[in-house]
Amino acid sequence: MEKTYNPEQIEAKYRSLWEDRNLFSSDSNSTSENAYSIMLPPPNVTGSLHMGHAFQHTIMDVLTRYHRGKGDQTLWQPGTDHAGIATQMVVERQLAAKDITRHDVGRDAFIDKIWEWKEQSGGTITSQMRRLGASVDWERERFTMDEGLSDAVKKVFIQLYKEDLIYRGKRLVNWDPVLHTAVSDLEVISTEEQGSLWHMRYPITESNEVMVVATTRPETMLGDSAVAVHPDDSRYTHLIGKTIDLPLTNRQIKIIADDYVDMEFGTGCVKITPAHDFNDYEMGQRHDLEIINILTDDAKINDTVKSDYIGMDRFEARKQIVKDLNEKGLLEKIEPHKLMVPRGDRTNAVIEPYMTDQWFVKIAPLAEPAIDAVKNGDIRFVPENWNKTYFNWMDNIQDWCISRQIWWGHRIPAWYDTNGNIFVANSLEEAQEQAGKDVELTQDNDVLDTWFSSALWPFSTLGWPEKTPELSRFYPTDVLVTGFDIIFFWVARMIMFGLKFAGDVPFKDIYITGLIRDGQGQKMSKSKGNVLDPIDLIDGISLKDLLEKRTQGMMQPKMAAKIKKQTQKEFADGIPAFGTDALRFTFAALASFGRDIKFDLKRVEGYRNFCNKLWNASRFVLMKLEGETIDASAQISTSDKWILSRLQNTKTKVEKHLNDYRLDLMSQELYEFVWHDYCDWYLELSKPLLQDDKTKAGTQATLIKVLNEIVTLLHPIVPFITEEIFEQCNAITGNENNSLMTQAYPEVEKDLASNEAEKQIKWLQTFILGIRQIRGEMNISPNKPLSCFVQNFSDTDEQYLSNNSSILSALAKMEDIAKLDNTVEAPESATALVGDMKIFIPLAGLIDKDQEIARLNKEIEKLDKQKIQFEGKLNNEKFVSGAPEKIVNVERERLTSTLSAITDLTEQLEKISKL
RNA sequence: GGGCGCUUAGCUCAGUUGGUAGAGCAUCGCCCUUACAAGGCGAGGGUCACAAGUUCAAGUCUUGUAGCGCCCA
Repeated sequence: MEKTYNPEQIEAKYRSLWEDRNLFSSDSNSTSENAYSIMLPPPNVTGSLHMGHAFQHTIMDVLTRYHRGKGDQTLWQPGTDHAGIATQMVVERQLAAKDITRHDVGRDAFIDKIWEWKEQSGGTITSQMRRLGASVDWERERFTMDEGLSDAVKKVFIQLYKEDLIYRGKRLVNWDPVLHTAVSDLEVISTEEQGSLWHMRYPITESNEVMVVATTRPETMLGDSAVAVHPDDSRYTHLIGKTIDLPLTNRQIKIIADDYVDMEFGTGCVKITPAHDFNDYEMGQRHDLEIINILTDDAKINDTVKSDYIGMDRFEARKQIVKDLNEKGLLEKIEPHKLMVPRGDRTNAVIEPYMTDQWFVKIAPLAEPAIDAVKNGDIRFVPENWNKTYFNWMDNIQDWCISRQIWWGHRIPAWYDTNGNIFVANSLEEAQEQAGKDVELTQDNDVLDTWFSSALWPFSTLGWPEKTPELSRFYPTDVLVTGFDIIFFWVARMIMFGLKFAGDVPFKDIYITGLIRDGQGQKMSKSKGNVLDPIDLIDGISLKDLLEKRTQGMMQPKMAAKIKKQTQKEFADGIPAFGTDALRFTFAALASFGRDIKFDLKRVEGYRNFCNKLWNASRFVLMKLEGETIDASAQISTSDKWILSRLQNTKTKVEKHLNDYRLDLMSQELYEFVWHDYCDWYLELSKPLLQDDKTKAGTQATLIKVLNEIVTLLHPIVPFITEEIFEQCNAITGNENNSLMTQAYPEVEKDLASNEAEKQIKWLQTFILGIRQIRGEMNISPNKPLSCFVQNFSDTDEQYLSNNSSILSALAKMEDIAKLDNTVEAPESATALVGDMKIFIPLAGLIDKDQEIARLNKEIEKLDKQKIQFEGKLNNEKFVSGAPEKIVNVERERLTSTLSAITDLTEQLEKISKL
């Protein structure tokens, strides 16, 4: 074995080997009784994996590899989605660099260009996934625009349309004026921004009175249909029913009363613009107000209303309107005002509520069974409290606008004749049949929201609507691993469509992971320049390259400077190469519930060290076994029994934690076992045992057995290093199995649990720790051999002493252990206790008397504190009578042993002090 | 305004039917002992945000308060 752990080399080797041997295939274990499947939430095909992906992929891979090891037929379904808007934007930007638009190119040619781009960039994600060791079934990789998946989309659309669950209508939608498309509520991010509240004077018709109306968007006044006040607002009661001469237009609008109006806000008068505000739209419906659209697709003022502002951009018009009002004396005041501004999550453009023809899914009938599925436990959120978020949204769910005015995506399978009649069909031919031979048809220009196809992912990837064997074998899937941010976007919609079309829930568990944040707890984002590329943690990156990566393509130079400074501070020396396994272990270790994760490089470093530890422990084992024949049936020592017993305990816990999705506890359990039980104790114990012919064979067998199980247990988390160690072990053991990936996950062997061995080794550890503590505190070199006396020993103590003399001499560097009769006075010594047995290490020039006094005092003080605690409880009549007897007895035992320790140490203290 | 969550060692976090508060990192000693200095051995460090309640017993359950965060309106 190589002297140092070199992740780069190992990873490269197995990445190709696993795939060459087709070990990720969902065909393996096909005769198994159980199937296990996970759908990868398809990432954006032209994107790249961020830390959140890497985190979730690690979790899914651990689950997948574990179930594969358990013998289940296991499918982890990979693929990507076409990310309509995002992808189209990328290609449009490429065109823009050449000063052309998609309209110059034309629809078909433009789509060809996107496919080209997809082919070129789509490999990023898959290669990143390979670097991470994701054991997805690559042969089954799917893309939402694949033929089969597109057919599924059409079929679903047509059926929903036939059932009146899809309709087309003119509605107010969120309009992105840069993209010229509707976007869903979820694609609009509202954040608080500093704006103004303009107070405008609206003159009452044929009166000297004015109403002062406050607004954050004065330009929308051109489309006002009314002014509303609260019916109980005595200031305005007399005006209700009168009209206003709407300034800058030649229109008169009504003054109406509606209790939606907040009397406290602004002046208590609200201008109502039904075509440009969702609340106003509602009110418009209630009061039958005119809907006046004043904007064009790119948010310029249109010519519906005769004004001087036609053709102006909305914000330019705003300025001009304010100016003009002011000149007419119609501007009361301008107040600074914080308001929620809706912006498109892709373009960051201010979104306009805008009247357009769109396609909608009538959601209520679909939502109901989806709510029930969670209520009745067919689907379980993990952690459970996310179901509240789910219910909250589902209970208030709105119809889903599924049409997008872009070109990249599934084109809506609807055709129109010249009279506007709609024919929804699988193809033009079918539509033509519906419409009649000679009717001229044109297809709807819009495409479907990407999430429409993503919602079918769990079954469309398995071949639905065909009744494929995969569908019956793997659907419903076992668990969905994803972030809370797409519960609404995607999770809920998959449940609705899964129930409706595949006849069952799409998954049984939904594991909602935390969000990966940066070291300061900030959300990672490109614009903040604090993103980490998982690959950079694997391969390492210099500060220079990291700076370049983080600032490249920045819109604002100011931000770039800030990002530079921050990055230089946080990663002064760049990022060292930690390797995939270390990164994966870190993700697993951080995967606890209900909490976001502040990503700390120090943790990765720690787990890299763990890999190194494992590597070196393996080296030790292999060195000790080289050229030897392993006798698996050799008699084993107490130390062997002990580590095997600990191993069973570990396996039991690992199994439990994994089934609870507690990967953090699982990895912690394994970390502790490997480092502290196996390396710190067992490997050390094995050193003297290997020297002795009586114990050598058993120790060798146990060393390799435990190591083999360790790598198998760890394999789902750290597949590369364990595979390499496994292969090296095979050379020794002659195991024919050539990949750890096909090795069965270790089962608990109950008969290997041994209380007696655990008790004896505990005794041994207490003995050794006592000696080490004295050495440590007295500054006695660990190399210096010591002699000691023992006194007040039991038969068991005697037996343990004789069993373990060679171990004690090796691990505690004890030269001689002499038994001292209770009646004999020990020489002046440092003292340690093993239960009732006393260990004396004669001072004899080695040990400083004052130091030992101080040490004993400290120890006694500690015990005294405990004594007070235990006594307090036991002196409490209510405790003794109220608490279960078992608990009371535990306290009694604790008190007894504490008291006896205090007595022993105090006695020793007095003796030493007298000298 | 409605909902959800968080507050435990200097830092990052565990703490599973309530029963002596834990880990990693950092810190301080001592060790280059042939598996590992990416290491070994030892040590120090916490009125579990605050207050009240339930209980023999509260980090854990209930209520309230404060601070922080997220989601929805």
